[in-house]
Amino acid sequence: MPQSRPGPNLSRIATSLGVSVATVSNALSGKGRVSGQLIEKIREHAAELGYVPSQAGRALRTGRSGVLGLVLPDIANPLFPKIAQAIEFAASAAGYGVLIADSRGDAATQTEAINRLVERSVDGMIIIPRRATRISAAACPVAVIDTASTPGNTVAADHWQGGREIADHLTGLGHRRILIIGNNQESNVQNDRAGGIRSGMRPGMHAETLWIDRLEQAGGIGCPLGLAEKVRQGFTAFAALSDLQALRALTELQQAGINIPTDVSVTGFDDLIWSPVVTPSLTTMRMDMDRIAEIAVSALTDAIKTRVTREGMLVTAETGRVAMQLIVRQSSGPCGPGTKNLRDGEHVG
Amino acid sequence: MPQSRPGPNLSRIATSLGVSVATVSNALSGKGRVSGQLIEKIREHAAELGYVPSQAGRALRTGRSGVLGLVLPDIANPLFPKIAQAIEFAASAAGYGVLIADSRGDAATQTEAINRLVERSVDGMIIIPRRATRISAAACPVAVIDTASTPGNTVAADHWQGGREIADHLTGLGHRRILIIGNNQESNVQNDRAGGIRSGMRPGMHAETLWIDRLEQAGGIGCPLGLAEKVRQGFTAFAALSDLQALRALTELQQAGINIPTDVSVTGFDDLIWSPVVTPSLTTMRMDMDRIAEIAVSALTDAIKTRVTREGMLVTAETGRVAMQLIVRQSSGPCGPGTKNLRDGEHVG
DNA sequence: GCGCTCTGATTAATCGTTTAAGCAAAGCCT
DNA sequence: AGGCTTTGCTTAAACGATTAATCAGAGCGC
Repeated sequence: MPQSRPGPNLSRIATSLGVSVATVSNALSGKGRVSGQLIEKIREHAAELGYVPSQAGRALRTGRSGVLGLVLPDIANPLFPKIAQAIEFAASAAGYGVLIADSRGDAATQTEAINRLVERSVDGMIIIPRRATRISAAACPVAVIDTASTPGNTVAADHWQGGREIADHLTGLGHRRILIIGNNQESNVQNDRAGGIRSGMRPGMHAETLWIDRLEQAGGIGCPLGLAEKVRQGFTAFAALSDLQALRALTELQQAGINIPTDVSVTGFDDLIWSPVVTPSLTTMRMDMDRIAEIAVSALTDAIKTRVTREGMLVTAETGRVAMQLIVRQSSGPCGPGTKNLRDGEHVG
Repeated sequence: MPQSRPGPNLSRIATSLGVSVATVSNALSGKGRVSGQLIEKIREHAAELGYVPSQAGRALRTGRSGVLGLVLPDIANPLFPKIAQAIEFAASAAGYGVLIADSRGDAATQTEAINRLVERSVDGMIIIPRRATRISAAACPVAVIDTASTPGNTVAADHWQGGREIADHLTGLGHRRILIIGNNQESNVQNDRAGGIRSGMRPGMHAETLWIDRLEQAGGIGCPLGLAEKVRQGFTAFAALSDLQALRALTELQQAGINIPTDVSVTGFDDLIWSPVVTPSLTTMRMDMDRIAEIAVSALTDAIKTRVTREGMLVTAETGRVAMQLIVRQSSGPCGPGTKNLRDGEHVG
């Protein structure tokens, strides 16, 4: 027994008005040749019957499902709410639904997750890769959101520029010795952010990078970063490559009795949910996720419309980098005398 | 021009083996009457051709899309990554895809988001409501994940028990004056958690609740909570109803020079991503989101299979509450002499 | 008047799958 | 041997939309 959906379909509208289904279809889509008044009448009738087209029927005929896949190999990413929200909004504005797929952090199951999406015949995919995983060619157009230096990247925040602005902000406050705190050296995003920060160093300044995952391989997850020692070595600013690491630095420094921002400054990236409400609130770089999502989705829908896309084509966008915005809050301040009593004195920068 | 999908379909397999499509369909689904050896042969051939069934064709015929909708009116919820991951995992194990819908926090557009899902003919929906929004009947089975006291709730963590365990933990450590920190008084979840904590109070103990959103209506977003004053009033434990509020309390107390856990204890809920890595790491209650998702999805798929579900039926599960687990970390400790020097002395519990 | 175009509709095929119904052959019982 | 069930497969009809092809009629120029 073929289950018929509750709502009305094209043929019900057609028989009800005494016309053919083709005419109804044409009237609603505005494609064929239908007289103006008949179009009017059909649309009116369809509206009052509460007609909603069956995506299944349409998909079967056109070969398009009207659904985009969102692949997040690192779904535990705290940015996920913002990403998902932005993509869903942009996609639904373009008439698409969003199907999520997750590989639970395991890189091996990433292809499996992609396959699940292909089986559901998504029209395109947006992939936010973890680390530098090569995206194997899939059976549909693919947009990649990572960072400009990732090969095949479609659109992303300008992480390099973001790093540069953080550096300019800190140097403008008088800081000369900056500790960059990252999580993982293999992350293209974190590398670009760190590169941007280093590009802002002026002569006589010093930047050093601390990679947390290396530390944790020895000390275990959640181990101390030894930041108090770094303060004693003369570092006055701690530029984390993500707000998660900034938060970690902030609490560790506070626990060691170091005051922020009077003693040292702490900055982050991404403007995550806790950043405005911790004490002191975090100075950070915000990415315009809405705009990035919009660009990615429109690049994807363009590729879907013009069917020139060969299988597994990575789509490109005219705008590949979206500027990040500096959000100055309480955790960064002038490099003043407050730090003096904590320093050994030999590093004066 | 009807676009044919790249892969093979049933009829290609059928002609290639000289049988009918019906037989192929039956062989693959194991439904009709097909001889054992022919089943073997067909499945083998299908596998080597890399056959994947068209969801569109199947959906059209069966009236089922094989997709569940996930509605999160409060998508900014920091729990979202865990929720989405758990639901996606449970759904894909049951052979379903997950379509997300978001109402951007706006309660008015919640119905619109639900409608988008209905248009894409999802077979069922999982709704995680914000506040106490009544779920209006939709055109498919609906599972609600909130808390036991929400009418129509399908399955949820046992927030009351979680609160009770936090209370027992803190009283066991000798705390007698506990400040409960919540965000919003209208949240069923937060109310249940607070209720659980209060239920654990023994004679002579005192619990008070601080609602942040009320404070912020006057003081603005991110305003101080005045916790140092509370410490002076004799509170030795701060039990936040979410790790986000716990983090806020933790940093504010640290900034005021109050040491955790030697001076006061701080606990949270949900075991969010930062909880293990801040200093001191957060004692918190973890919910078994995987199990909750599994129960919700199986309740939903059961309702879908047995089509007795009238439109808009809220499904129920045999197990409505899933126990929470106490995670003891560094932010809670004995109510000892460390607090003495900060207290006025009149409240000794 | 004849042929031409243009308009406004219909007819029918098609996408890929599921499934009820039909049918031939074989096996079994009395 | 005749009637019965069982087995193993095929036929065909859907599901709901899109769209190429067709067709009837009107308008019009020469």
